[in-house]
Amino acid sequence: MRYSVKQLTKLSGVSVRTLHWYDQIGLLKPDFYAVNGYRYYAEKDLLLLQQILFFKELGFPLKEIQKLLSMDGFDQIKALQAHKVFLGSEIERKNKLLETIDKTILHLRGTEKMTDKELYYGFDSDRQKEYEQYLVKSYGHEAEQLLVESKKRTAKWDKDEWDDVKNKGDALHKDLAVMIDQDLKPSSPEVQKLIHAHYELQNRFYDLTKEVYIGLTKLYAEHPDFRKFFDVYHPDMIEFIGEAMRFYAEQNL
Amino acid sequence: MRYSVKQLTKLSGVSVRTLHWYDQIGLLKPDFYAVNGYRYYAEKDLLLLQQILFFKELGFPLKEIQKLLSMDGFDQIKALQAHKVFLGSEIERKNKLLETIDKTILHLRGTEKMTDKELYYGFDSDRQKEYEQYLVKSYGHEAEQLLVESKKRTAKWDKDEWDDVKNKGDALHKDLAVMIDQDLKPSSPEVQKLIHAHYELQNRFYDLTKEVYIGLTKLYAEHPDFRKFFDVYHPDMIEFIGEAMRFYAEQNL
DNA sequence: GATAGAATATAACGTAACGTGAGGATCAAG
DNA sequence: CTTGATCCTCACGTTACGTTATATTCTATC
Repeated sequence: MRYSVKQLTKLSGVSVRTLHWYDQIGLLKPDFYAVNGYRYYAEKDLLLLQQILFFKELGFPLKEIQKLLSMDGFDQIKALQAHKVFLGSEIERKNKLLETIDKTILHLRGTEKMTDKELYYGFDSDRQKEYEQYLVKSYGHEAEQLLVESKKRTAKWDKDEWDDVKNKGDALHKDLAVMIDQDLKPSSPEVQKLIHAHYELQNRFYDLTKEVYIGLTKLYAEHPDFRKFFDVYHPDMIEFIGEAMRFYAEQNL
Repeated sequence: MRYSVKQLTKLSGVSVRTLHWYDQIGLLKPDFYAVNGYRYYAEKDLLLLQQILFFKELGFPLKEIQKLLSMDGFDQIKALQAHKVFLGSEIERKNKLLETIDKTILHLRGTEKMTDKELYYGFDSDRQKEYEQYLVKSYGHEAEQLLVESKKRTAKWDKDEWDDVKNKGDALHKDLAVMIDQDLKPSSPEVQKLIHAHYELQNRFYDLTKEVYIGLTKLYAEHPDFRKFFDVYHPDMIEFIGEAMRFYAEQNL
């Protein structure tokens, strides 16, 4: 049985150009050339081509494949093991790149909106007063008590303590944003671990009961400034953290 | 402050050719050209170059980088997220290749040595007799009893049962070889799970006590035919399986 | 001011593995 | 004999530069 170029392409899936190329570089010569110049391949050439394609699949360059095909099994094994190391390092490198991208996204989201909109949760006294009014209007007396409690506590804080809360909150929200990008669910253990930290952090402001913690999610959802704040970290952050907090409250409080 | 090409290469680590190239494709034009044609760069160009190099690090082609640099943060984030997906699929693909290589190595080791040296443990009656003589010489009466026991049992076996033992043993040794390549320790749970299967398999030949099982490792180590047999699977197999078996015996028997 | 050495320039080829035509034979079928 | 399929040989385009080759120009030293 002899195969024309076209037939071989159908059997192997490669293009005519590729066969020409392999002929040219001496990787796969046809069985013979007809008088008209046409290339004709034999059965063994088909098998050889499949070998070539296999090594190509594994990422070997054609020159390496040339050598590989003339090696015995022992040396092929050595080459394959070396290639494993190579692939391994590429995987490692790419994983690092993924991390770098995550950080960069956070950085972009952060610097973009944060600096030029200079919005920072809870540390702007004018805004603070707005929230308080909103809270009292919406939740009445209970909310007022929470605020009084919060003020009493934070009044004793120095700059370091404020910074600490701010930094921890910031790191926490950034980590949450990464998890959103990773398609983790609000109820997943990784997220819940962060929400636990969030709960502890918020506890430094008020005494958080289950109801109050769930109430916080409502405040977040209803007041546009909170949406803006959370959008800084991730467009889906506000819904995500709300769900995660409600789940946390139901399970643990 | 203005930088000549050389100065910029020192600051950024790229080659002069690269700067020429970036100039040519319009990715990074110098601040101005002097009358003699020399390129001079400004501070902002250095910063831009660093941006370019950063995206290049992440694996973006230069044309993409051109676009990226003219985008706002929002679109850059989208591009980065798309790139994450891309990197992820590459990682996945390469992991599959690693598996394929493992299988291929086993296949090569198998067909190469196994077929043309036609060595198969326990199924060649001439060799079998050699081992028996060796065992009796080395371990005396106890070994002889084991052999008698083994013969009694296997005498009742039909071809299917022999094939079953052979196939399971073969699969097991191949799996062990993969684990060696993965640098797993003989005492690791994955390996020990396989060794457990090995123990059960050997139990079909003799009643394996702790001492006998450990004794087997000595037989493996001392008789060159066993070394050859195990080498078929992996050059380090004999030491590896020996350690794993001794660990297994100490822990479980 | 001559000269050497460093820095600069442009231009062009090489790289890997083909894709994509251009332009021209050859073959089988109607 | 014409059409359409298949075949051939150039030869350029692709990516991101590395690597000469050849020619200027700047800077320092004698």
